[in-house]
Amino acid sequence: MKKILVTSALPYANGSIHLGHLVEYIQTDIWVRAQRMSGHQVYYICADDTHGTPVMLRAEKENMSPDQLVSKVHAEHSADFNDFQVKFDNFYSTNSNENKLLSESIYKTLVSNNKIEKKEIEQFYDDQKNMFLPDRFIKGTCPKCKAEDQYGDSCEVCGATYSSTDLIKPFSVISGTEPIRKKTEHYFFKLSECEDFLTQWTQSGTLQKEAANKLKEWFKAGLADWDISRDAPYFGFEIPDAPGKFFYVWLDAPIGYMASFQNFCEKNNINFDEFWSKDSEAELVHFIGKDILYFHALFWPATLEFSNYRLPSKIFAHGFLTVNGEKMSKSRGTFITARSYLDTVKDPDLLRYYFFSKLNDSMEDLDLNLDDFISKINSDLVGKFINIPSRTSGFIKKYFDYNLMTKDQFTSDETKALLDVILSNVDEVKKYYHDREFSKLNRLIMNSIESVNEFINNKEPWVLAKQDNQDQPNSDLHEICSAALQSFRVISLYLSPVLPVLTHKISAFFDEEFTHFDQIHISVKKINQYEHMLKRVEKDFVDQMIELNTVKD
RNA sequence: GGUGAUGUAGCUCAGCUGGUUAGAGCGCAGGAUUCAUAAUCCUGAGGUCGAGAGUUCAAGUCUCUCCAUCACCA
Repeated sequence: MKKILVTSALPYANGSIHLGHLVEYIQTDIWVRAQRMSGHQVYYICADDTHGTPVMLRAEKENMSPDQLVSKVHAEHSADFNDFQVKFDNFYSTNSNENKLLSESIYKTLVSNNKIEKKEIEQFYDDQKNMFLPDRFIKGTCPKCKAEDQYGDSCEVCGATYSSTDLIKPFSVISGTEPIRKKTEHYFFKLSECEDFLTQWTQSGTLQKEAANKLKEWFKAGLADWDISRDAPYFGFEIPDAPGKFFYVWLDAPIGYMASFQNFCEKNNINFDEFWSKDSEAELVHFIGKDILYFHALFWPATLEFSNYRLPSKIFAHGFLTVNGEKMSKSRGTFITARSYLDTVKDPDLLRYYFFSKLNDSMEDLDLNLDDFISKINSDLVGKFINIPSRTSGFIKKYFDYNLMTKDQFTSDETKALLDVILSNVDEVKKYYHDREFSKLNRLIMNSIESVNEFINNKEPWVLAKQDNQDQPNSDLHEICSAALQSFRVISLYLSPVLPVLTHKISAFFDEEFTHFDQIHISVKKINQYEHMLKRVEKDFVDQMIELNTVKD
């Protein structure tokens, strides 16, 4: 039994959860459930990422304090995750006392290890608002193509990148006034000194190959020191012994993983150090989007290494979600919020299954094709999978009073073979789950499902039912329908990490609970009355969902 | 602009270190069947593997050029 601490990236407390976020949470949740079903002890930890300028300004705009905004968003996020069956052991906040103390203590250790230095830099400053401006809060005319209203770091029209100081006619997004240049003292993490350590660590197998390659580019360019401070006003933690200076949000965000876990440990009497001390034997696994690879594969391990904590065991980066082959877009209605899906399509298992059927261990983007979604669900889950009990349980009820034959009672070689093949897949199933090769696993499982339907077609139980003596226990009819249902049960166990809602109903149909893959080795003796467990997806619901998300320009 | 990826049937995707007539699911056409939520099963049509050149006895699989799409640039 392994001990594993798993995290998903912290959602920013500035907006709603959308389907792009859910690719990650669903992938992680499936992985966590599968590891538990394989017998490992797993803690799944997350938190809202609360600090930074965007949250501060958004709160101001909504006439509330940052704390109020943060708790409002936290409630929304919690409900979204819960309704998608993403079950964290702890969903906390980076704006917590635990996080403050940990951030301060890590910072102090970095200082004592001589990894922090002060430098004076020059930044844009909004004179009216009395604050320094991050790049994305400065707009102006592109120095290259002269397109107006472009951000301070790159031009969306011609694609040029430049420094905000190159902008023609720069203005502050907040006040609209022209920013002035002002000197300020900032704190830097000396990342350039960590190059040897990081070069080695990033090529050590913790990362996917593609991710490691991607990082080589950055090493080639040379690592620059990392600015970890921001000037007041800033929503965040004040740096010890540095009045008016705050930790940059990306310093305390990953520490939020630790803080959330610490909070969980205190509530549940778990040993925090067993998971975070330098000599920890537990695994630490981070699921992230490829956009934040830089932070998790460079800053974060460097921070941990030089503040005397353990390092991540694995970092799993995934790609982005596209919808109908294109980037998600508010005007096309494909910036789909989690809530709008729950309000229209409703069943979380369907999206979970769709993502499952397409996910793998690469950083490639994943496309949600809505027509494909509808046909995949209706064909795979309704037409083939749930059709198995639907087409066989009637015979068991009518002729055998809900009693099933168990595996050791089967007499036909064909019947035994049907179930044996499916049972023999268990190691492959576990391996595919572990390796995050979900689409390959999906194909394996669908093959099993098709083999059961094929078996039923060939055996024609509806023909047998009209013959004499087939209503006797252990008849061919009894054996065929029992084999189909025993097979269905095993397949359901395999799918239970993906389809928690549906397989919960299925386990109740068999009068049990699915908690461990080892349960495949027993046969059940009875079923309950079969009721429809899954509805087809109607295109209307998907259309409504798009309508809900369509923002008119 | 720099760097990295991707481009395989109408759609979504498999194709490991190069090796027999390029695969799956959906969709489509035809057939079988009626137990089942118009579900299931069988058969079939559909691809000069982005374009061009090269290496090789042999390339979707290696090399180069070009085109298109996407991401990242702290």
